[in-house]
Amino acid sequence: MGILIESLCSPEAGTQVPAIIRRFYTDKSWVEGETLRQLDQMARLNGAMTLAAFPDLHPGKYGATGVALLANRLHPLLIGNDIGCGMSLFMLDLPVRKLRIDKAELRLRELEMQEISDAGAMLAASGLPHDLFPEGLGTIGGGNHFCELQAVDEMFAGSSEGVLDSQALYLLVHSGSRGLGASVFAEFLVAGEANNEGLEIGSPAYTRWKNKHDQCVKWASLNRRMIAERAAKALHADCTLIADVPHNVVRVQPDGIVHHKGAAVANAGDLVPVAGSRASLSYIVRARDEVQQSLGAISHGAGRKYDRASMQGRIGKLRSQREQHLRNPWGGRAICDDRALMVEEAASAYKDSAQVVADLEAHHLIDPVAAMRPLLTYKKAMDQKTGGSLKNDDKRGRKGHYEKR
DNA sequence: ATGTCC
Repeated sequence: MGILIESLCSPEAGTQVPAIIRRFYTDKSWVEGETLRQLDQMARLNGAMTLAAFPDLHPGKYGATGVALLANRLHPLLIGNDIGCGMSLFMLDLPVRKLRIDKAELRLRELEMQEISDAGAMLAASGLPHDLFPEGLGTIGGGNHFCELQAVDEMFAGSSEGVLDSQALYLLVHSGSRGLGASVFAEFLVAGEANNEGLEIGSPAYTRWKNKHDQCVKWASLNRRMIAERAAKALHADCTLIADVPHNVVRVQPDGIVHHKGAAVANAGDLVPVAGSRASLSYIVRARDEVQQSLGAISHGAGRKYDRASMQGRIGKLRSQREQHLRNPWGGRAICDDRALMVEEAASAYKDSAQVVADLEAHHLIDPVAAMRPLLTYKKAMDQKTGGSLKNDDKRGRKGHYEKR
């Protein structure tokens, strides 16, 4: 099977037996030493029982990312600030052959300026308070977040015919709960309720965090839909949801709490997007029954190879060199007016998404359904004159709106 | 990751 199960029990680790680590990657996926050290530390967290590590594994601020952890305590620190972050895939009622890339690029630039009809009603329809950070809806954010226009590059044999239309355009949206999740995390950090101890299941702090988490998950899912609707509107099209998969959440299970730390939630039979980078293919995969071995999780993307800071030295300083990073091998382009962000998010900062998918397949967790090529990747648009962000979000009276919830 | 630290 190739699944290496390693049970560590060092005498200095205290009374608790470290969690069993199940590794779902091969030696073809590069994992650096610092990440393995973090993984080992996570296995020694309070109440940690089982850990699943995936091929996109890379270091994070509060432990390795690309991991699912089953524990009998709740660890808000592992989920961090972007509670509910995930990937959603939408199909557009627009065929690839009708795409005019120049026109589409100009239109997609206006993505975050598109009107949102009634944010309050959308929130209420999602079972959320109508005034829960409505002005943040439809915003992508920074870091690895994006909204990407894609086309089917390849459909894999025997894979679920009729699920995807090979002639259609798609939107893959990667975003989360923005300032909402950040405010929840900050609140628990300040109160000393997010630390290495973790929270006891059923305790008051556990219940408070879990309720806010559930709101963030709903809000983030709605946000991805609003981003897709803004993009569709900019492109004069309509969109239909195909898959909505969070990778920064907890799931309460009979045997404990599964923490998805940058690991996509994958129930058997689910379609799951595995994102590439600006210049590599993304994949749509179908989770197999065997995902129960990996705690109902798989990779959510390629995963970083180089950290953000070190990327600044790896990309050429010339304008022509920089502009190469806004192009991809399929004639696609990236919209990213923020130079530092463009460098940090260059394709070369990421692992090979094809290898990530190959590793997941080698461990029988998934069947590949389709490879998707990137045509337009919206990251950030700025006003050419003022250098300001091109956002249509109302910032009036923003303070305290969602902080006390 | 962060209506991004003033």
